[in-house]
Amino acid sequence: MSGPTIRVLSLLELLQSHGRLSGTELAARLGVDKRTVRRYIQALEQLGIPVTTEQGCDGGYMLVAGFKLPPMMFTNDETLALSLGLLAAHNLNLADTQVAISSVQAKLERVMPAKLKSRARAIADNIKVILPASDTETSGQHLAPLLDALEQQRSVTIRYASYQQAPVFRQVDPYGLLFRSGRWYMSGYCHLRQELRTFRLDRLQQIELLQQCFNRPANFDTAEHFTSSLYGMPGNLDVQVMLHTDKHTAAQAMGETASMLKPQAEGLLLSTRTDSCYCLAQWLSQLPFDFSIIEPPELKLALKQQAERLMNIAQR
Amino acid sequence: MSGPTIRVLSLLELLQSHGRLSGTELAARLGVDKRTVRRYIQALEQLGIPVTTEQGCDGGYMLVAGFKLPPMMFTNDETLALSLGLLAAHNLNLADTQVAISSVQAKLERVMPAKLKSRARAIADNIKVILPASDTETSGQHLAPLLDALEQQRSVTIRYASYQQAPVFRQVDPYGLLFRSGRWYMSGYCHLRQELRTFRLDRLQQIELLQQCFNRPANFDTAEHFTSSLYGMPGNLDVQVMLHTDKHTAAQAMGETASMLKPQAEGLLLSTRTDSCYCLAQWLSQLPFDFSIIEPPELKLALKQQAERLMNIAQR
DNA sequence: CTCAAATAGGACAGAATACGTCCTAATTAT
DNA sequence: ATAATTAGGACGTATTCTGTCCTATTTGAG
Repeated sequence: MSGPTIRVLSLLELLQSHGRLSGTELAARLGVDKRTVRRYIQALEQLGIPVTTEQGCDGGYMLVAGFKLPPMMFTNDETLALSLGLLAAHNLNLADTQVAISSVQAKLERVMPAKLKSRARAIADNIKVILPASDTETSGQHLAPLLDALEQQRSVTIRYASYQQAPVFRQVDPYGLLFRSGRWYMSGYCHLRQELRTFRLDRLQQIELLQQCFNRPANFDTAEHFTSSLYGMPGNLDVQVMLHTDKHTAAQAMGETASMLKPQAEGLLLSTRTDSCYCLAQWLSQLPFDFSIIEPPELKLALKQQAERLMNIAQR
Repeated sequence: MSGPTIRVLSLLELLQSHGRLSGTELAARLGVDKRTVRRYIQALEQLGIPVTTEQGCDGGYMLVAGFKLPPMMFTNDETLALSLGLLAAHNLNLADTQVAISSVQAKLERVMPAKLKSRARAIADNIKVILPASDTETSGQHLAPLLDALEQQRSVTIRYASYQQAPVFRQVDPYGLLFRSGRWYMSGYCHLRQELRTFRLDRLQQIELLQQCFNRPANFDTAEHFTSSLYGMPGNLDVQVMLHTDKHTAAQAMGETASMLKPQAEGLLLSTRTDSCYCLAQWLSQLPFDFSIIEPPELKLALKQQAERLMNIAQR
């Protein structure tokens, strides 16, 4: 037994590895007649692995999606990439996926050839991916409805508690999810506030998928919105600070905040709002380049106070 | 055709999903006689998928590692976890694995059932994993020898350029790799300096695997060493700063750096070394709590200069 | 339009395979 | 010792597999 079984699986592997192959090529590789290749194609279909074909010149066979994922054949390099990916995914700390991750790891661990396992073991034991630690695991019951909502572009009702505020029900059109600095966030259109908002998933106390659909804006960029909503958050005072440096230096000192700087003749303009000039002054004082405060005067005062504080410390 | 093929693949799937199953159980699930199950076990062996068995009471069959990875059957949940993992791995920006990641993604994309693909598409399109951006891709030619060295505990010779210094050859026993804040690092024992050191992979200009072996210290923790080596790095000057705050507040302002603070009667002692009082003064000036500089006097001067700089800006 | 190169699938004969049954043998744990 | 498991050869019967042969259809290039 097993001659045909081996050859059918070999066919599957060939088609997985190549976008498309001709019947002649497949017959040569499998050591059978083209008529048999056609039978094997039928066999794959019977296995629930549909194959699409093109007739005529440059015709050939290609795998297409079926109702079920077929057996997957991975090369060693691909398997190691998967190992690394699972290692990284584990750090994302999503409750839903941790079980699945362990399951995949167990499956792979069980059957890996010794050499590959040794390498994968070296990856798992000796490579660490440090992501900012998440205090709390992002609760598993939120992700599935969120993914549904994202996929189907349907609104959700959430019970959400902003920082130091009582929980409020809101209707939101979720546009995207984001993992950043150890936390998961959802960006979307908030019907309560009538504008784009970003929500921390660990503050989500309840979520319910609605029937109502929405249209996500074309080319909505979750990370971009997140950055601007975080640093463009409403505050009492408009702030304008001119940084006398170049974009590269700014990025090194400020990380992603630099993405919101606007190039001007005199340098890079930081335009934002703040509730606390004191906090902003502190943040500004660590910048390793010159800057000028354009607005507001309160910020100049705060920076002066900061300078005085530091002077006192230096003279102790 | 395909009856046996289907059943052999079903057997493989069953064994992948369960640690072990008896022949009786397998026969029932496959709808065949136990004698046939034994033939299918042989078929798997002929496919290069070895199976180990236990005779006697509670006997059964188990998959073991062969010379080649067998066809893998993943559930939908597992596939989505893999998708998320690949998304995260992509952000790690290792040149070697990017090709393999794309390859795996293409393979999965090609055959995923529509529902699963839609969900995976939603993940890829709407979930962003923001890791600190890496300026430069970590060069591909370093990883393979490094993984070899880690796996086989063999020394390497590296040509390495510390910050603003000429490249130097060093012999290193690599203990681990670390991805943190957008960069890849290697921790290991440096024979040139006769102590543990941490190296940035993007500053690695050359690497060569040696025949010489080493013994990695038991329970070596890459991340732990990294943290202490980064903040305990040798410098010209001993630094002691007393922070007049509590541990929790310190952690909020300083992140992981807080782990190296020592509690004292007057507050928390930061004890480190630095080459640049100017940089440290800048860093200190953002702290939102009071502190006192104990050592060195140069740091007090630097802080004074920082205060003067800020005062100038505030008075413009 | 013709031709070449591809896919498609039915039919046939002969070879090969698959299966359950029956049997003997060996290994474990109770 | 017994029960419950794995092991594998042999047999007869039914089924499957294969290459060959053939006709049919689809593409792209000249």
